[in-house]
Amino acid sequence: MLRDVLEMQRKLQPDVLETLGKRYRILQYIRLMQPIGRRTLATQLSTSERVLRSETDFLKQQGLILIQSAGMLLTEEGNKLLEGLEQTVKYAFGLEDLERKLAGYLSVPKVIVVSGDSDELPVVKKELGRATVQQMKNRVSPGDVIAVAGGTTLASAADMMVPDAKWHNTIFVPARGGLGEKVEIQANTISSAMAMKAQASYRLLHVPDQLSEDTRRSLMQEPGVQEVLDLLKSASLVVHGIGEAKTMAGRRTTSASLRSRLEEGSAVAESFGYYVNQDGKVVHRENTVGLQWDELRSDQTVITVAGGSSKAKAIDAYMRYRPSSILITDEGAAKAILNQSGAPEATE
Amino acid sequence: MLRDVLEMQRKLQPDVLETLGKRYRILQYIRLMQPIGRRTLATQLSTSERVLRSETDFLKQQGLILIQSAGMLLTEEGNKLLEGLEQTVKYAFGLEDLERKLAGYLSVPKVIVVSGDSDELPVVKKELGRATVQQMKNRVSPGDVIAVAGGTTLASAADMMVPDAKWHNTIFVPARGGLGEKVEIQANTISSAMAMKAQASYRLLHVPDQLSEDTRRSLMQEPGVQEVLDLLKSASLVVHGIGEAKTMAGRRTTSASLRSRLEEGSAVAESFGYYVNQDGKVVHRENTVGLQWDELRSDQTVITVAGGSSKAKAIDAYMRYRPSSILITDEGAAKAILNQSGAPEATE
DNA sequence: TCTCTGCGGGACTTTAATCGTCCCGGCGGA
DNA sequence: TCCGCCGGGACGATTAAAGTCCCGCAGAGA
Repeated sequence: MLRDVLEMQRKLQPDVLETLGKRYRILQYIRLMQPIGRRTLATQLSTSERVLRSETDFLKQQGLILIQSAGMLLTEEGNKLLEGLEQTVKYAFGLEDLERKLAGYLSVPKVIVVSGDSDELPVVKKELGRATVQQMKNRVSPGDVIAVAGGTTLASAADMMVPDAKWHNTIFVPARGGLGEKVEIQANTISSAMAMKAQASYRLLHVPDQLSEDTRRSLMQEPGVQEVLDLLKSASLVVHGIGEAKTMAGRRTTSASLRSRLEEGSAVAESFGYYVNQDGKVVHRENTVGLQWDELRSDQTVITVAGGSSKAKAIDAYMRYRPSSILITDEGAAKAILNQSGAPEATE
Repeated sequence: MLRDVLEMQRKLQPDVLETLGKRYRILQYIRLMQPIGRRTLATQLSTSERVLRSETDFLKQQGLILIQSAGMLLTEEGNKLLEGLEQTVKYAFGLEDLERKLAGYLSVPKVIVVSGDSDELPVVKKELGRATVQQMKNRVSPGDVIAVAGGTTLASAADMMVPDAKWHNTIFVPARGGLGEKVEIQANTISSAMAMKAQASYRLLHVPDQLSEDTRRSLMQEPGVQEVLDLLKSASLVVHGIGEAKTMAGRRTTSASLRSRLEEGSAVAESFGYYVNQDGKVVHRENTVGLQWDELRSDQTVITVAGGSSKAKAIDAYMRYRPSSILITDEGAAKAILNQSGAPEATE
């Protein structure tokens, strides 16, 4: 109930909880160290002194703290408020907490965690999609080339795409050729769907898999294909998902020998057609054309999207050893990852 | 539970609920009139088009509305949010609703309603006090003269007074001389207490009641008294409470003949030493020196503070016939007033 | 008793966000 | 076909927030 209201409030005013938490933290610190001076507190909270000052002025006006020459201290009312708001803040910042912990554990610059578990609620996948589109918008500039991989998660991101000035003259390019999957979740389909929804342009990479090596090579020499591959290399934004190795192998037309090879190498994660084991070692690589891991440059933004507690191991295996600028995941996956990592505080 | 959280949130970020309500209203209107254009909606909501535009841009980004060339319409998510937030908003804006209705009914420019009933919870009286101080601060300028009457409500306002630059060189003056009450709630005591808490200066009006007419007249000729009376006339801010006639008569040293006179005239309210009946007619006037009603000028700000459902009739009787710039009351009184006024929608 | 440090708070400048205003091209109904 | 309303872009003005610097004061220590 409270959870729902907070969730809706987050929808209607996203940064409210942020400032709420900021002020809560200030009160917390004051309670902890009272009486404490402005400058000391500012360095403790690693904010500018001026910002903290306007905050404390506000808190004073609300009658929550007293400002004396010896420093600041909580009023009785401030104390009560701090107590009463404890659970609320704990929940409201569970996600931010997860983001911070995950970013540390996986060494990713930025982690976005949406609430829920996409394994349980399909809505959460849409939420992941929306978050993905938003992050893409944050990082893209008009005229950029955007490489998009396949998967069900990215398909929902394509659903959530909306036109925006940011997409002007951008080109959406599939990150890889066909991987023998259903057409709705192929990179070609998704990148073109995104482009159309964004009212941007797109290219297709028509390279079927399961070709003979010779045919494939000659196909790659084709001007149309070559152009797309060049575009792909110039992409400033790469968006991709992560799959569980078993699910992916099942989804694709995979030979029995490959299956056993994956099992032998205990592959857990798949992305871009690469299968990796728990230590991030590549067990197998699908034989398709497109973006290669070792071609990723540091000036490219790589957005990784994957959610659901069932994908926890896959995300962990992939993220710890492969570069990514932004990880977008959900609460279920985030908690599962942190739990299996052995960090006890991740449970609560 | 939810109520508490919202109340605390209001403490930590007062204008949150305001913008929440604004956005909620926008969604409401869109649901009602979809598809609707920006300009049409702006005039409906009587906001600037530009403001509404940034709001709708935001709502669009949050995926709550769709913006098409035909106009704006709700998404499914927006619909759900509107439903889910209904009760929350209803509560959160119960107070604002009351303020608006009261302002209309009593013809007061501004009404502040704090939540709760000071008859039931003593805390609410403090809240009234805080609100009073805040409104005073909004209207005062350094150097102003402030006239303060007596009463328990204003005593709690004095408790809540805090130093501020606004009080520089202000002078607090009691609105009336003694009225035979306990010293803690006399105007003299309260105005001086306020002044000291505000670190401002104050004057006292030492005119005991129950003097012979001759003595009183000669006392008023005294330079010290005369100076205070002159200051009183130059006051730019007048703060006073409203009492129930019966309570006040009981509290003061009142003769039996006066009591019967008040009863005959069916006096319900008392303020400034004036007793008025339900139609605002003056039944009796205490014989003390100080500010008179007919001396109030339109350039003065009159702040009236009174709360508690028991005072509903008194507030009603006073406010409908006497000038006041700001009425500060509580939920209990506000609802009681509107209920007895015969407005059926005030109940819920 | 004197100095010296850290306190709150005032004042001014700079920066960023917001809002007012004006305009354009498109789409649909008359 | 024309006209009115639609969304959306652009730019200057206004205002709020933050950066910066300084001051007087109170209390601890020499």
